[in-house]
Amino acid sequence: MTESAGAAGTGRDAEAVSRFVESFAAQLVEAGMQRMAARVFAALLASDSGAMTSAELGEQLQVSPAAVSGAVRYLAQVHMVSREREPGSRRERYRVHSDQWYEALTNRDAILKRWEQTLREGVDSLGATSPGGQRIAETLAFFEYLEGELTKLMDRWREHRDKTFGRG
Amino acid sequence: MTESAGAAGTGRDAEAVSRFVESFAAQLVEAGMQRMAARVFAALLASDSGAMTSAELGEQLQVSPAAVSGAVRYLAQVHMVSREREPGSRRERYRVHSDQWYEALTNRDAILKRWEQTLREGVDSLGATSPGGQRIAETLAFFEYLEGELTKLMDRWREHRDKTFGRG
DNA sequence: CGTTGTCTTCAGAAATTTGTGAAGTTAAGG
DNA sequence: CCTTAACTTCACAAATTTCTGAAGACAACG
Repeated sequence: MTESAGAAGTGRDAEAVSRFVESFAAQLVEAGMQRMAARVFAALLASDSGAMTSAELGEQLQVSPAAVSGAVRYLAQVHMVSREREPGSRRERYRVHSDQWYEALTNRDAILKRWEQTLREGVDSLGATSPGGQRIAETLAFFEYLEGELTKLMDRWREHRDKTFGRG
Repeated sequence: MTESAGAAGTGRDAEAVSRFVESFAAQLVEAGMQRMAARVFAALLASDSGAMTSAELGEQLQVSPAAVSGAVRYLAQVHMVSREREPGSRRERYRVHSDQWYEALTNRDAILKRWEQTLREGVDSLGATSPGGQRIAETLAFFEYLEGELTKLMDRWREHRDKTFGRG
């Protein structure tokens, strides 16, 4: 864990940070996230304070302000970062929360709801007694079950986390 | 639920089926799945027997055999369909199982494992005591917790499903 | 062992997505 | 108010993804 050239005095090994950011982002991309959004999110996750300005992000990731803007808009929409206006400044900071994954999963819940609606319509229009309708109904039942269980699971996680990491 | 022209005698409203297939596929695409894979999967889900041949899929979705081939290869890789050789024929059938989502989630588990590995490396190289390292460690803890809970959740689902739908 | 039906692979065309530079908008600070 | 820093929007270029037609491979059937 020695510091690479260029990171002198920062207390952080910029190269190690970048390596982590790029590998984790790549995996998020593989899972379906937009590339730039994934890179921004990973950079925030690895940052000291959990928050960075547009300029900082642009410099670390070597991209234009426009790219940062687009990525941040997406991440805010899916509740994976929040925006903060620095009081007495025209800069904005983008932040990951410690209960970030709680937020993200909660949002996932809304998506599940839309899926369920589509599945319900499918059951209706194919007929609940047709073989296809039955298969879709079982899928629907699974999602409904999952939705309820995920809520409980997240509650348990928060409790578990507080015990493990202290109120954070 | 009247039959549209062209579906006469099939006992299925082709237009209604297609409408469901395309809406559900669109939502899967939104969630990150490849378009053609999503359409094939939705078509199988809505089919009578839960299985279709390449030719049937090509005709219903109006795409080439090559496109079906690519989609099916992907779906098989992520365990969302299985392939069956029809005995005494050179045709293959592609099938969705009733415990399809169990399979899919189990596969998701493998992805989680890879994420965890990357996060562990991140904690190591940033240092477990650095602020960024701590944040990543908390993310790692969440995924580890999630992994264990998902396993239990899926077991409970199977039990719940058997009670609700009878042994499937 | 040749014929034929079925699936796969591959090169390339088409469509989509992604990121940039430049112009536009907003609000802080003088 | 005027200036200016910071973010956003937009049109376009580049890269990537997706699908097709054609050729190839494989296995069933005669």
